[in-house]
Amino acid sequence: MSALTNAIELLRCFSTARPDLSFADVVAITGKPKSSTSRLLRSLRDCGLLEQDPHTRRYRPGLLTFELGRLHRAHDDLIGTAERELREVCARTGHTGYIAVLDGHEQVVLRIVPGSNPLRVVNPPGQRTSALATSNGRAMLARLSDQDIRARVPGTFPRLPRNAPQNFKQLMERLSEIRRTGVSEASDEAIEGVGSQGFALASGETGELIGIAVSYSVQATTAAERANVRRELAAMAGKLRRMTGDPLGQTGMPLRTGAGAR
Amino acid sequence: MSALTNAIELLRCFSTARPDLSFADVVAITGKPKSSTSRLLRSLRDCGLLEQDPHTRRYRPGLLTFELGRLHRAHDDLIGTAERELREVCARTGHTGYIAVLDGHEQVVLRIVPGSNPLRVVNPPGQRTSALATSNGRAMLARLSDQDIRARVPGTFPRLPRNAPQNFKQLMERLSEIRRTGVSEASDEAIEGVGSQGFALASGETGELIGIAVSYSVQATTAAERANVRRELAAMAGKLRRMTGDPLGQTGMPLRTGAGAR
DNA sequence: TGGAACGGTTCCAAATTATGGAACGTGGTC
DNA sequence: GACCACGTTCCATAATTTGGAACCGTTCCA
Repeated sequence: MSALTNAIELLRCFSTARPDLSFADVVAITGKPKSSTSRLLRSLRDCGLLEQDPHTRRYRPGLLTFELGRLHRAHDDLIGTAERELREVCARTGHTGYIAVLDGHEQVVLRIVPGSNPLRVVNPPGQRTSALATSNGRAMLARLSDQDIRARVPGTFPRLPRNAPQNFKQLMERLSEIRRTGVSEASDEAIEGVGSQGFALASGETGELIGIAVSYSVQATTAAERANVRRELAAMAGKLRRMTGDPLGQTGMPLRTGAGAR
Repeated sequence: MSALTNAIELLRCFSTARPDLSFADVVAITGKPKSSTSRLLRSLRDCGLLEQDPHTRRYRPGLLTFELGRLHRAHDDLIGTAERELREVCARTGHTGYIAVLDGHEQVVLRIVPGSNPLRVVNPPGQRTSALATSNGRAMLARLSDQDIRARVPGTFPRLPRNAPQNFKQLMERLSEIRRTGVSEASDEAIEGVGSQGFALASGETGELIGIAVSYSVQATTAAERANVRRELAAMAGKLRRMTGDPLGQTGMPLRTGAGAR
């Protein structure tokens, strides 16, 4: 295990749930020896990847991560293009839009487009959640090979909220339905009372995969409104697939556009 | 030189000017042996600190930097408080506001508050510039000890635009004027045609230091308007210093508030 | 006041890891 | 077909990391 690997393991202890950690926290989380952790934390601080509060002595991500984070895919056309389209849909429907990428069996929110409807934003950019319990997460997974999916999901299936798949078999059923219908939906899963619909978009050039979703309050939304969202998403998916050269846009596999689905 | 040091040196090659780099670029910039660079780039990619475009094979900051960057000072009260005040001033004056921190002799933009006046935003968050040529950069430096400043400025004084200090002596003159008057101003320095006024704010608890500036077009602004900005900044500085326990707010060193300065 | 637990750092020999020059692909291009 | 730019792999040497144990300073509690 290289020094870099250890450093990364340490950096990965930080999350939105725990944006700052003490030395003891890190030792407890990683289980590494105190001496190694002490040295490594200092190195990371000295090089700018971490900062240390001079008063509490707690560590947090440093200036360098901020700078680099601002650079991340700043130039990326796929995400920018998708975001523009998503903004229009969100403006029309009033709902909240998300763009995320896959990382293993999890996803990370890249962009959020707040809707005009009052729905508390609980997933700011940078938020990491299970991709198994979201509409756009599953939409992304549905575009991978079964063996790739198998490799991404941990041996012991993660514990997920009630309406989400509870085991690998249920997951695969949801994914094959997405593959069949082109529609991915989640309701009352990752977040209580929130539903969403999403799809995955792949760049024809780079193969890069992103997930786009529109989310809304389940109880404040009628079936007709949800059907409207489905139409909006189908139109957006079609347009974006043409624009980005998504292979799925060319193999003639359309999103179901009628209101008949359910 | 530790493995981590090398990794950081490599990460620091990326900037807003060069958000993605090829293997050869990195070798050219760092001057390191090809073999070491090749291995290190792959390690950084494998651990998520870098991404590699599958088509062009160029490297760019990875998902992990994005996640960590979102965490950076997410909880920070000093910056949040300052930003709220700055928003009000920018709303009143129509000018563009900046919050930055010092890193060596450079500064990094943390927040930007776009004004209503049309002035192209050239310094997005994450932008790194010389702190010697900006109003808030010099305001921060002015609060450090002379020996600390000496240690931060490189041996060979950096080449700066015409109106900026051209050598260490000129810099110290500008800084002592800031210390004396409490006013920091820049005009036609880092950016052609742009002027700014700024001040530094230190947290009484943590000692953390940030620089706050308001910038405007030099030719589109009258002397009266600039005097108004000075008043606004003085009021904001006073209020923030009281709120954050800035030592400078207690030692009775006020910002000049009258319109008489110049 | 003693002392035990907590939080964190330093030390040092052993072992793993990085290093970089050279050789080796792999396309493109003249 | 030779040449060049770009990039990777190899391998003995050199350097760094590693982690148990000792250590230092606070805090908490009896």
